[in-house]
Amino acid sequence: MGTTSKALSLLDFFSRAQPLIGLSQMSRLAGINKASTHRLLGELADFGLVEQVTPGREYRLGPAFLRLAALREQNVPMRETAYALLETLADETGETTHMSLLQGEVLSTLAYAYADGHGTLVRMEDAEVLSLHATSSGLAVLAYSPPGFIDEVLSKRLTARTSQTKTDPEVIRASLPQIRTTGIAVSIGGFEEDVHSYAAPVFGANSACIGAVAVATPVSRMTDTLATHIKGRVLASALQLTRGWGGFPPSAFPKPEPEPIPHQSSKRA
Amino acid sequence: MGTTSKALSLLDFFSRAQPLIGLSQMSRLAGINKASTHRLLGELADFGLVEQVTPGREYRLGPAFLRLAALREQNVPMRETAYALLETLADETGETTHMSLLQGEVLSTLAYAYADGHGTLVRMEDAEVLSLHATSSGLAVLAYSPPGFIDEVLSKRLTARTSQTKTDPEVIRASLPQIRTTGIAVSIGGFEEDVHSYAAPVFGANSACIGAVAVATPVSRMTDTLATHIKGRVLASALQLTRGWGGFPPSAFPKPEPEPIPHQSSKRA
DNA sequence: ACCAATGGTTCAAATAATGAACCGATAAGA
DNA sequence: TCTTATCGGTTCATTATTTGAACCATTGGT
Repeated sequence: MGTTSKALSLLDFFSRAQPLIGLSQMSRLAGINKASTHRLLGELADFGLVEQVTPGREYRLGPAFLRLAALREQNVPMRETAYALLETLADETGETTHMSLLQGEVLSTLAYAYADGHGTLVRMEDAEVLSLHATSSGLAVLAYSPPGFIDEVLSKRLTARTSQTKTDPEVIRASLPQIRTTGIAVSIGGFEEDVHSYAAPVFGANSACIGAVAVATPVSRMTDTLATHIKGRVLASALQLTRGWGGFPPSAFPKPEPEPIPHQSSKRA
Repeated sequence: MGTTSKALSLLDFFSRAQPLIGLSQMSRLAGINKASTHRLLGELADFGLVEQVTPGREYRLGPAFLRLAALREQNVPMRETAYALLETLADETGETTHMSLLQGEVLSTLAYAYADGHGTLVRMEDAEVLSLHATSSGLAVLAYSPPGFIDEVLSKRLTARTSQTKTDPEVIRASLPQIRTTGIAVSIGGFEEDVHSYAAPVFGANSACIGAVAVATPVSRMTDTLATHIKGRVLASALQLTRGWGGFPPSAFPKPEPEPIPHQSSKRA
C-alpha cells in the first residue's frame, strides 16, 4: 500500500460516533506507528483534510471537504439531481425516499426526501452509513456487484443491527438471484425495527453498480398494493437516475413495467 | 514535501473552469513525472477523491468528498450556522451576504444569502474562489494575518479582476492598518464591476483569522447611511460567528458599537 | 508523589517513490 | 496512406522518503 493510501485511510476512522480522534488512538486504530501517524496527520492537516481543534489535541475532519465537495457538486451535480428525483418519488409513493452511494464496502447517504400527508414517517440521518447486508439498498447493490466483491463482503463478520437482521452469509447469498430477477431488494426491519423498505440499484457508465434508490415505510403501513406501487416507482426512479447520470443498466436488468395508463397502444399489436 | 502532500496538491488543480484533467496535463501542471502522477492519481482514485469518467480518460474530483463533507458538517456544522447568521444579516441590511473561509492563499465560499425587497442584487456562485487582494473579504483576512503570510501573498503577481482592482502590493499593504483600526475592509468594484462590499474577519480558537463575513451591494445603491449601517452589522455578525464557533478575536480587535437603542444605561455612568 | 496516559521528536535502517525510456493506441496532418 | 505527435499507462535501477523503537515533556488521575 502506498503512503498516500495509508494517509487517506486514516480519514475513514472518523465517524458520526467518533468525530474526534487523538494521535495515539489513531495510531492504534490504523495500526501505524505513532511517529508515522503524526506525520501523516500533519500532511492531511496541511491540506485541511483534518484539523486539530486546539494544538496538541484531538484531530477531526477538516474544512477542505466543504470546498471540494462544493466544487465536485458544481461539476457533477449528483446530490442535486438525486434530491430532485427523490422529491417526486416521495410524492408518488407518499413515503420517505433515499439514495445512497457505494463507498468501499458500505453505502453512504447522498440525499433523502420526506413525503407529506402522514403522521408517521421513516426518519433519515445525514452522513449515515449503511451496511450492505442489513439494508434493502445494500442488498440491491450487492446483487449487482461482481462475485469477488460479494465474497469479500460476505466473508466478514456480519453484525446484526436489529433482531431481524439476516447475518447468515449463505442466506443472503441465496436471496440475491431473486433480487436480480426483479431488480428490487426488500428489507423488513433489518436496519431499523419497524421499517419496511424496497430498493433498486443505480449503475454507472461502465454498468457497474454505484448505489441504490430506496423507499421506506413504517412496517405497519405496508400493504400488498402499496408494495406493488412502490416497487414499480422505485425501479423506474433508479433507471431514470442511472440514465440521468450517464450510466447504463447491465443488459440483464429487468425492464420497468409499462405505465398503467398506456399512452399509445398501436405499436403493441 | 511529503508524498501525501504531493498527491493532495493535485486536487487543487481542479477548478470550476477546469473540472476535468488528463494524466499528461496534470503531470505538466503539477510538475511531477507522469509515472508518479499516475500512481498518485491512482491512490486518490482508490479512496474516491478523484475518479475517471471512463477508464483511460480524464480525471475529476470524486464522490468521497460528498460523504466526508457531510460527516464534517455533521460534526462541525459551520455551513449551517453560517447560513443562519447570513440570513438574518441579509434581512438586517437588505443586501446580499456572504461568508468565506481561508484555504491556502485564497478564500472559498462557504455560504451566502440573498435579501428580499430589491429588484437588483449581487449574485453569488457556489464553490467560488476569491483572491485575497481583490475582495473586501480578502483584505479583511489579510489585515489580520501574520506578517509572513502577508508578504508571501503580496510577493506574488496580483492579477486585476476588473479595471478597479488594486494590484500594487504597497498600496494594498498601506491600506491594512486602516482596516485593523476599524475591523472592516471595503472593496468597490475590485472583484466584480458595480459591486460595493464591506467585510469583517472571523477568528478561530487560537485567534488566527479563518475567514470573513461580507455584505455586498450594487455600487449605485450604496449611501453613507447604508454603509454605516452595514459596517456595524457586518462587524457584529463576524464577532457573533467567531464566538459561535468557539473562536476569539485578537485583543486589539475593535469592540462593536453599542446598539443604537441601549437596553440598560446604568452601568455606563 | 507517583503512575500511566497523552502529543510530539529523533535518527539509522528499511522501504517506497522516482523518472527516463518505453509501449500500444488514437488522432491529426501531409 | 504514411508520418508525426499526442495520449494513458508501464517498467526498473537509482534515489530519497518513510518507518519505528526509544526517547522527551506534559497532563490528569490515584
